[in-house]
Amino acid sequence: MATIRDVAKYAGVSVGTVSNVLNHSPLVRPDTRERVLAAIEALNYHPSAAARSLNTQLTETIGLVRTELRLSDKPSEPDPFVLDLIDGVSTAAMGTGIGLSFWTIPVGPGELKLYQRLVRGRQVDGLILFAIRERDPRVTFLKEENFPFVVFGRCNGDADVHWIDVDGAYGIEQAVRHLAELGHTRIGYVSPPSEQQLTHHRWAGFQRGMKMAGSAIDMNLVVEGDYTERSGQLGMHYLLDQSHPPSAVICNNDRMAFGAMRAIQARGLAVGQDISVVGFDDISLARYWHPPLTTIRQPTHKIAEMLFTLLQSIIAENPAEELSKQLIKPELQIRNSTGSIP
Amino acid sequence: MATIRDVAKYAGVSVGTVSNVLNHSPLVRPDTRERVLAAIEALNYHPSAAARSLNTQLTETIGLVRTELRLSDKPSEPDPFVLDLIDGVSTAAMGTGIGLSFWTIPVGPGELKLYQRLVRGRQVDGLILFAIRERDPRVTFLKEENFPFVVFGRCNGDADVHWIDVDGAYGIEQAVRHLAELGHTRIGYVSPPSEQQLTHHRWAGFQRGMKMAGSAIDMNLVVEGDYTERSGQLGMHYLLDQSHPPSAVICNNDRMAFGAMRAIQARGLAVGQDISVVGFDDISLARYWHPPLTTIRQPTHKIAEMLFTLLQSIIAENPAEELSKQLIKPELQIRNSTGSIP
DNA sequence: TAATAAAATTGGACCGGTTCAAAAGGGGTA
DNA sequence: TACCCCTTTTGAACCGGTCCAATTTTATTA
Repeated sequence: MATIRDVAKYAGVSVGTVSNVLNHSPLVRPDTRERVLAAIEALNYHPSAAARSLNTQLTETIGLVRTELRLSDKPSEPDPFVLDLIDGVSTAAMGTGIGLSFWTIPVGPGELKLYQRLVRGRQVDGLILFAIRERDPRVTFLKEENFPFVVFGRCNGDADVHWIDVDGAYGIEQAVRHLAELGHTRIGYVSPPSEQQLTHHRWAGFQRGMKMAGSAIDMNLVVEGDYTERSGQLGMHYLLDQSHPPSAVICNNDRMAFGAMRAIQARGLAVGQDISVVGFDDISLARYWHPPLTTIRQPTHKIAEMLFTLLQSIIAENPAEELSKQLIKPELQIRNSTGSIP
Repeated sequence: MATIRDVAKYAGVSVGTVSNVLNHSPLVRPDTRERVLAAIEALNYHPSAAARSLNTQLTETIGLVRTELRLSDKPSEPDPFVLDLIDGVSTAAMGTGIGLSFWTIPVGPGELKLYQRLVRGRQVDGLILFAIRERDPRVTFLKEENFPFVVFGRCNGDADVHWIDVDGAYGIEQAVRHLAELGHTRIGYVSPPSEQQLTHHRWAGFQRGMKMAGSAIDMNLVVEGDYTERSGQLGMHYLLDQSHPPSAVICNNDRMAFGAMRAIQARGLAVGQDISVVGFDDISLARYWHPPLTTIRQPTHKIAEMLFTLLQSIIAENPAEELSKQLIKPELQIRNSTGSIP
């Protein structure tokens, strides 16, 4: 495999000059540059990423961390929303030459070990974190290390943490308003896991929405899910078993909404007629569901691109403040899983 | 940031000894090892990935390449099946310390440039390729370079290419048999893009199945799709517009099957009663569809794990031949989108 | 106790780039 | 022609590890 010294010899120049050509330094005389480029071509030379990052301290790679809850011993089903985000970041990175490292890291004691390795071993130039928890130890750690990172989800306590979030409270509020306009007053709520940071915002939105609609929250109609279809299904069955079941339910992601719809249909009830269902995320299959799901849409691609761009700017030590701490307004997509009260 | 020399000084040993401790060499006396480990702990030292890979020529990272067809100027929708595979590989890699680099590379002239950078720049130790095309230039290139890689999809021409594939012909054949048993003789077929390598195998399976069922193939009932819902929808409309429309249709992935179902339902026909639909992949949402989709299941997690393990063995220059060139039998999942002929 | 073998440790060369102070080259002017 | 200044080019030090031949320490044997 050709090295920079081979190229230098072949072109009859010094390694310094070849390096300058590689880094587009304006110091090189045009004809010299041509000669070097010809040598690079002739030897099919490509610089070693490792050697380069050894001096620059940059890897040209950013890391995405997907957490694995590991509720059971078998791996959990992948969440399409997270995968879509990853897809979006990958698309944003395409053509920039920036690589994407993708890690699945189980939550739990000792999880920081892995982040340490990534950070102190300089395996990536920066990190994007999803599924932020309340007082997330990863945020504390990365801040301490002064390592470039961005978070999808709010970190209000920390003024110097860069994050981008969707205004979940607003989204839920819109959903409640929509249901209230259809005449619903008994509205069920399938919450995200309580340790998630977004759970509180969403709940505040629910409270606000219900207050504005003039409806009372019945705590018997509130269950906590874990983002899986199964938990949505179980949660819905629980709600339907109440003495005064709800006429509508808001699920905090689409997968749980799908599960809820199954539960409803399993009892011979019609979704959108007997019981209305609202989801959250608008994953690509939501609109193809039967009936198509009314859901609060998160603009995945936009978010992914913003996260990527923001992180890039932080790595370049010139944070794009206009992107940081942005609350993106989600949009309610009204489809057929919601209807007026029978 | 502490370096290996700092650790050596702190522990009162030489760098060589520290390196030996890091690499679990048995040469180090236990008490020396303890001293070094204590120093590592005290200084919170983590070895630099770049420096290490500069000598070992290994990055401890493997690359996954997802191709982007770029039919339009806006990015195409991510395919859940591919994302599930990526998820599976990531899960397989979890805990091994191996990183995953994820690249989206557009198909087209000049695509090899990017692979060259990955390979000759030693950005990854090996590659996993999906969506193999007939005479795929990437395979040729990687073989020439003698670079470790595995392919999801057959590469029969090349004895020394390691691949793992699903027996698509068998799968399609099972689907045809299932439909034939339900009394269907006019079976439509929505093909994968023709340049894909798997297209031929699947078609052979269709021919074989139809022959065994004693039915003739009507080429008016065959359309080519591009894996998107939309192409399934358009294809189905086309089939239904024929003078003798089919009573059943096999779609070569679930997304196209979903599209086909929409087209059928849009015409007021009932899927599974008026027209039967079979998909391919069994992505996680297929069984939640309405009606639940009969589909040929690819065991994503198993495939992903095999690909990962096989690639690891190739990188270690000790190929797990028993994993290579394996044809995995897919399994028909019979649900409600297929039924006997009316 | 000396000689010898085995175990543990050392330290410098090396991986392949970047960086920058110093040297060389080129052109203009007196 | 000599001198000066600006543009290019050079090459050695450095990034932070691994590797291994040489050396030192420890254990074994005569």
